[in-house]
Amino acid sequence: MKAAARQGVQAPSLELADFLPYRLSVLANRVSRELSGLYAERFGIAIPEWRVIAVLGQREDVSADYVCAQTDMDKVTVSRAVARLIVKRYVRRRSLPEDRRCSMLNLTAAGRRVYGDIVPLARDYERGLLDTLSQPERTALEHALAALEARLGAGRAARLK
Amino acid sequence: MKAAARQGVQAPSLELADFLPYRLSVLANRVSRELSGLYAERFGIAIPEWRVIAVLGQREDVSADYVCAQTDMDKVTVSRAVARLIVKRYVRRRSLPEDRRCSMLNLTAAGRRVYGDIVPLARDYERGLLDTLSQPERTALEHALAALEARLGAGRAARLK
DNA sequence: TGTGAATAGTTTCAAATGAAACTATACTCG
DNA sequence: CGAGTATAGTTTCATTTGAAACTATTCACA
Repeated sequence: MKAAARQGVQAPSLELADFLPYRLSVLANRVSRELSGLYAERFGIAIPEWRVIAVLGQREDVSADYVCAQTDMDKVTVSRAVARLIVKRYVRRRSLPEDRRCSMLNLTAAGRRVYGDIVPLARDYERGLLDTLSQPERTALEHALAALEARLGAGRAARLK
Repeated sequence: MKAAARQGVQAPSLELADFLPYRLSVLANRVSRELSGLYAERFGIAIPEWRVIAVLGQREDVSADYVCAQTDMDKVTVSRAVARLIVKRYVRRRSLPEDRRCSMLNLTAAGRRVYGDIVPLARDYERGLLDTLSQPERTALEHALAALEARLGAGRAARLK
């Protein structure tokens, strides 16, 4: 407030190309599109579906809710992605006898195969991105992302253990 | 390739929370949502509309096409955002006599007022984000973003001058 | 125990999206 | 010139999205 007053009213102006929220958005969208291009048609899997698979590939017997927390997708999106994956026989659902509101989700053998196929593609793609950065740049990016995630309540800290 | 072979086949596994494309996506979505929360209801402006206003605030007499290039939105999105802004009387369109396919877009006085109101909010929000970073971290983030933008053909370089 | 709040997940519905087709205009060069 | 191509922008249509309402179940505690 004081600082703003001291330096006077500045002409309101904003260079979009330098504006962090905007840059993040453009970058993230391009990355997502490029990445999904690697698996979407080949495996008939959309982004939310891939995310569900990614979670189920890491851990067995998880709830839809856990998937939400891990992926930052809302529960409607997850519900629908899971439904599609069940139709495609990549995911199986068992409902939990001791709490019949929850279900336990798991990859089927076919789902696990898809996971196994996509993971290397995803890793390679990520490596390609990171290869454009020097090692100190990578570390710096890592720090900056972590700080922003913390500030936003995103990232691992905010999610269930 | 050789490196991969040398280190052998690794168990396919991917920690989503460490995966750059995913982190970028979550971060960018949160940032966009937070930011739009600052102006959306207050000014009745959605994200694409704000982006159009941001471009028109920087430069006068631009085409819809220029807005596309600047914002990385597709032309359908821009066309619709412009149409809504015209209804709201924030933007005026003149079609260019020497090329009647193009039109020149400009903010109205009301539009300029909205721009003037939102820019400080946006700046403050960005400052709040950047304040979570040390100065070297900021610089590093800047470099890393620029490198990734270059790699993806995003960013200023890829856009019209 | 029963009643109200919480939780897991689904459905509904209206709005946003984007690919593809379309309209209108301008350019190219045989 | 005039046929074909390119460009600016809009419309159509099928899909995706997410907020809000809903269903079903469990929990809290009077």
